[in-house]
Amino acid sequence: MSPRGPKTPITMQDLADLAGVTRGTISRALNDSPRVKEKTKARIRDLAKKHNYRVNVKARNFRLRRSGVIAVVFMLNIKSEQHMSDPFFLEMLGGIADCLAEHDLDLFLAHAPIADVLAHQDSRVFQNSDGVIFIGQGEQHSELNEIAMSGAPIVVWGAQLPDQQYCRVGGDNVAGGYMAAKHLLENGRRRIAFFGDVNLPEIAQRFSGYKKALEEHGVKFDPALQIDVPFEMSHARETINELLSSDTRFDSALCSSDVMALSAIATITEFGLSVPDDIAIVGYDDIGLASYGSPALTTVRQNIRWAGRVLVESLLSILNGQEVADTTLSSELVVRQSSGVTAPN
Amino acid sequence: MSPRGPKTPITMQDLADLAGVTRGTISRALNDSPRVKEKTKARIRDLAKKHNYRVNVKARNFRLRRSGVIAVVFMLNIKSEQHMSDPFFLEMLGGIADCLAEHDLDLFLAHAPIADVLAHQDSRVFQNSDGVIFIGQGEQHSELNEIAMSGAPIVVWGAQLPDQQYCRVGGDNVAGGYMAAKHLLENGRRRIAFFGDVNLPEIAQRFSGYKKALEEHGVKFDPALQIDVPFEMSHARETINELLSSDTRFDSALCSSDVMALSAIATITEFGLSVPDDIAIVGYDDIGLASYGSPALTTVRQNIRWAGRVLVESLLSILNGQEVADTTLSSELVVRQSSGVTAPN
DNA sequence: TTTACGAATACAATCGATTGTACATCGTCC
DNA sequence: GGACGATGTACAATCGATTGTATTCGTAAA
Repeated sequence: MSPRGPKTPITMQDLADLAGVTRGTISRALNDSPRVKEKTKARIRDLAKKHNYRVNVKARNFRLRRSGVIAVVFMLNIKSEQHMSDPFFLEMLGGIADCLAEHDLDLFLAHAPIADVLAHQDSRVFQNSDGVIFIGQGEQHSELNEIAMSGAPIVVWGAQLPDQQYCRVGGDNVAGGYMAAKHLLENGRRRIAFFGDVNLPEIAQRFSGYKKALEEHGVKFDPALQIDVPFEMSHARETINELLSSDTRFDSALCSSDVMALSAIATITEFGLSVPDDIAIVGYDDIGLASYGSPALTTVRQNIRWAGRVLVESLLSILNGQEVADTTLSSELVVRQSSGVTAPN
Repeated sequence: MSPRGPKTPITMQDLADLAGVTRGTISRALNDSPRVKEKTKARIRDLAKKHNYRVNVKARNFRLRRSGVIAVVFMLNIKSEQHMSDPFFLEMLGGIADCLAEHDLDLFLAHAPIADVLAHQDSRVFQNSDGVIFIGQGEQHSELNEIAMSGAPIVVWGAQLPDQQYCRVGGDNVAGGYMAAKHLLENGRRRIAFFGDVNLPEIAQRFSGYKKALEEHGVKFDPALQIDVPFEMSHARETINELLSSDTRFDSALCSSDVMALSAIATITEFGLSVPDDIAIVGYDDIGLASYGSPALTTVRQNIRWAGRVLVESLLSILNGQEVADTTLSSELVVRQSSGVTAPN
């Protein structure tokens, strides 16, 4: 009803006319350039506020040849719907989004198939953004190397790999796998399954930590206990069901994510076994559901939100032309009571 | 190593020079204008492909005075971290993102406090986007009305409310609440708690459906059974714990989301009661965890991904200058076996 | 009073595309 | 052979800001 909402927003030229100066001076004043007298600046700022002036972001970005957007690409080897439903993703995204907002940057969520993204670097992902954050390396280590060497500003969440040409941020996967396995071993477990796809670099490192713990405790590793359990819930349940129905016996399992751990608990329970009495489960990530779920989950905590911040800050440094070192964030084991591991029956 | 990655991408003028025509012709040719001869178009297209030309999106958007971005704002009355962790959010976001991608639009995720977003419509959210999708109405119905009347293109996921001036898409909350309550009643439950904040429009409608079912079954509504359980997990558990420790007795509960239902199950189980024997739980939304969790959750399904698509399509129609009607998506009750409601002990 | 100099501002090119209008070319008809 | 439509291109303004360079102004020194 009320005649609010001017359809055509006020432009910098309008403001210049109002102030009796030129666009250039307005621009400098609003950007706090030393070339404009303080008094003039103040006058212009007031006028801008009074007329509710906002710079046209599209015009500015065009002029500055930037987009003000950072793209985030998720790189698991499964379809995008499936990652998206993992709370790990969300928490990481939250950390990234918060940090980007503080720097006045927008977030572009890429949901195209990974292959497409990497195939032509001229895709929307690169065209539309000032930089790209990759979550996970998938099996695309060499492609990421190529992209980085082509000069595109990127950072990658993942494992430290040989010949790595890009800036990486990641958790301490070897230590994580080690801690988790050690915890189970110290509670008397001996047949510890490892649930996860060791073709993924991060998982492979956890796997090596797991084997190291076994070795230290004089437990021989049984290859039958390493199972390529997919991240996605329904597929995970199928795979675990098959395992339960097979000849392979195990008294505990180290899962590659909390969601996988929750699937495992559900599957095992439905199978008629008890968690943790018959089979103890340890997760990875420490997502919110892990602590509030039933039973609460023992898991390896990665500070995911903080990781998101580190990714952003690293990328911004790169955009600033600085050399940026890799970062490895430490992990810790979170032992929760109600799924506390007890000696097997 | 290899000399890949031209630092300065080819511009339309370059292409024009190469083709021996002017920018204008190139532009028209690539946009398939009838004003350019087919043969010329083909030649230009080939040349563009050969030189790997891409239009500069920033320049085009600037010229067309659009951003190519749709903003999504979440509107619950709790801090953003907390919504973000609800899988309901993610699935909706997934649907929206997929649909936007099909229309070659980007997604901007607003995570600023709601009050800020609404207070000055000149915020980033409105400045940077061609349209805004609000998820939930919170208690801001009138603010949303104002925004819509100011001419800003918006769509809102939520309940149908009186005097509504904006385009709305939502589930059938009255029917949802009704179905859920009826299900419990038909399974012999009589003391059915309602967990949710009835100040939120959607919840209020479910609540009215719930009361309608009670009435039809001749069960008197006890106000003590309506509890303002927050959406966020840890707070939900506190609230439910208090209820369990109080004098109020109940044999079942209708929750406002699946996450809340999962919290309830965990809390009740830890309290020493059995779900569903002592207390039956019904959720809302049918998120992925609901079906794969343990125990599987009986819940009211909203087709969230599809809802996301409808929101986007509606917004695009509005941007196209069309009048768009409200949409109410039907809900259905999903009864799952392992939490199947049985007669109380 | 003139000169010189520094501070403050005006001027104008520029970013890369879109699009209305003007011009050129060609075949056709009288 | 010249006028006349069509058709296909070229020309140039435009979107809204940033920024290097030129210009003006005021003031202090000569």
